[in-house]
Amino acid sequence: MTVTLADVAARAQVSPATVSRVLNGNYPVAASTRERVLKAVDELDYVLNGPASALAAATSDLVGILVNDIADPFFGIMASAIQSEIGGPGGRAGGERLAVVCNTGGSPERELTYLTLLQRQRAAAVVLTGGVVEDAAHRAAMDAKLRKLTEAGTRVVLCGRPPAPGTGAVALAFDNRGGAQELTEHLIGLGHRRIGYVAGPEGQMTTRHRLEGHRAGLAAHGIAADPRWVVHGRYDRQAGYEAALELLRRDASLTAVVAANDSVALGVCAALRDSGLGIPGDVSVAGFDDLPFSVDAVPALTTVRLPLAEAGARAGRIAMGREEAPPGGIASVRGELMVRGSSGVPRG
Amino acid sequence: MTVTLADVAARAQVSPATVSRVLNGNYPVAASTRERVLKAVDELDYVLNGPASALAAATSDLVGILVNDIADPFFGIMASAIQSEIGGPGGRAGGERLAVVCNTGGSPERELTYLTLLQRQRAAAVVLTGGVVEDAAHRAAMDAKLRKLTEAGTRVVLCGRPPAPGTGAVALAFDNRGGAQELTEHLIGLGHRRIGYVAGPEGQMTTRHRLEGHRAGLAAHGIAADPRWVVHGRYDRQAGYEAALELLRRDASLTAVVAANDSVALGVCAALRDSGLGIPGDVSVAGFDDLPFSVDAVPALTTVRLPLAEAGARAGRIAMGREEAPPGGIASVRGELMVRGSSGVPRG
DNA sequence: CTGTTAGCGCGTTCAT
DNA sequence: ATGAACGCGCTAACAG
Repeated sequence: MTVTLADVAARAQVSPATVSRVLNGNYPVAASTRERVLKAVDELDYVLNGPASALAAATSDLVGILVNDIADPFFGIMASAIQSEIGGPGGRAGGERLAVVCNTGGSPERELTYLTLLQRQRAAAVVLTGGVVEDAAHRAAMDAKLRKLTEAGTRVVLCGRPPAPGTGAVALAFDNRGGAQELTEHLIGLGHRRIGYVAGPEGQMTTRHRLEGHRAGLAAHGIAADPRWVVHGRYDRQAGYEAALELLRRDASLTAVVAANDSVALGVCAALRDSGLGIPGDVSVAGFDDLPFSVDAVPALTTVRLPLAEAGARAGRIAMGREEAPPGGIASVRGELMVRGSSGVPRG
Repeated sequence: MTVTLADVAARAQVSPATVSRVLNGNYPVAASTRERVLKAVDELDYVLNGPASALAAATSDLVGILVNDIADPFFGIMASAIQSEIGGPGGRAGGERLAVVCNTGGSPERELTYLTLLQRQRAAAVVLTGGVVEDAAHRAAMDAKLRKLTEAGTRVVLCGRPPAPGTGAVALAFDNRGGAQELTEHLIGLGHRRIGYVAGPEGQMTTRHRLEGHRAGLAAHGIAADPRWVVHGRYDRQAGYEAALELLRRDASLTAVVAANDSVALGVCAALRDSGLGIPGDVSVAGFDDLPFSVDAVPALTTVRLPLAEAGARAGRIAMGREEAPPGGIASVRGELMVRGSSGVPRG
């Protein structure tokens, strides 16, 4: 039915072994026979059987990329960058590697499931992005799985994700805390003293780090953190909208609102507008991440730019073994404060 | 080294075949032995070897999803929906299917490469999204590849992509032409007569269909299409910005600008604002797709909503054989006109 | 319901 | 530089 390596061998008048060698290009083969084989491959329209190849070689050309939400540009940009370093020549048989993006939906269970699936496929490497849930059981399970993967020879890279010590995984972690602190200090520098904060979901490390950075910023300037000024919600626009209304209800004297990320910030802006408040005239707003749409918001959003594409590309290269891992297997990736129109001096 | 099915069989005191049956759950197995096997699997921490399984069964649990640009929410939303129907129980061994998203970057060559890779892996199904290049050679090559895939038993679904007759692929095509016409007629209904159009890249079918719809709208109301009113560019914000400036330069009397998609429309809005023009006071603007950010633009964007998530989910189900293909293997998916703040009556 | 027997298609020793 | 033979780990008949 389907044409196999043996068919090609027969057509090229060589042994199957020789065809294999030509295809993998690892062994010396006479130029003349190589051409004959390639010609036969072409004529027969032969395509290598991946599973058989992977079975015999005990490894595959698959590289997994795990993301929380593929519909979110935050992850899309990273995935795209990772993948751009993984695709292209360099795979085993026939050249290309297959970068596969897996959408976990932020569920720890699905994350584990995907890792198992990748493990099954004998993936060459796995890059995990996104935050991590602060649940001891899940972390332990994840770490065990990661360790098993690295032990089996799969390269594991954490991109924009906290390190997993003892697993053999390389980590490129975002400095969420530092970025958040810098952002809050920027607002304080403008004169703000009553600053609301729309945090992400509780129980996530990213949420906690950004909030901690915010509080550190306040503390550094001797501002007492009023618990009423913090609201938790999802990392999306809708949550930001609702949270902003709630903040206003709790304390209408706030002069600035910091959001956990840019999408949330957009929701905050919408809520403020709908409440008849000007930005930044009445209330300043700031986000985090600097996604492409943030510069297009009206007014443009003050935020912390995370080098998503750069970090992704680096993670991809490390996963491919084309770049050395950072010392200790851990690197911190800093964000950059982007001051734009949505932040200004406080009213009054 | 690694634990195999045989190890599990030995531990559970059954034959390898029985273990396989338990894992695949396709054959009747006594409850008691099933439990014994499951226990052994757990104790040994066994993970199925995907390649070996795929080799023996001549098919794998891989499902490929091809997208033009994973960083673009347009594709992210579709991919997410497709994947949500593919993941979950229902795969062969052990339950889950592995949905893999492949980023083609809009390059026909990469598209073909990925299809070959997927073919190698004996993918169970492939869903292709995005537009198609109007190049005869590439289309022929694509069609040949698609035919080979379907002939090999891989289910192929085109989601938001024109049909590929004779390939056996099921197509869910967006009605770009109809949506574009409706949008333009909406503007005409408001009183606009001088309407600029920022088209996508030439040589793409999506670009052509949307432009044709726009022209059909003009024609339906007896408006002569001035060639100066159309500018081509990429499907991104930057291109929209530049194109809007160019349109204004060519004819400052335009009262409305229709963009090829929402990202382009955002660029158009930015250019108009930077030129001191009000929206819709001076110039009305409209987009296409209705991506999540469009409702957040200021003013909110009038556009044509494409049911990305719905179409993706349906494509996913068809790919899984959980929903019947439409009659003739082709369905047209209509968009819905969303009238919002960016379109109004013409000035003067 | 379960065990036995053959391959699936390829990579990789060993020879030559 | 090339060929022959074996086995990777699993599934799918076929028995019983």
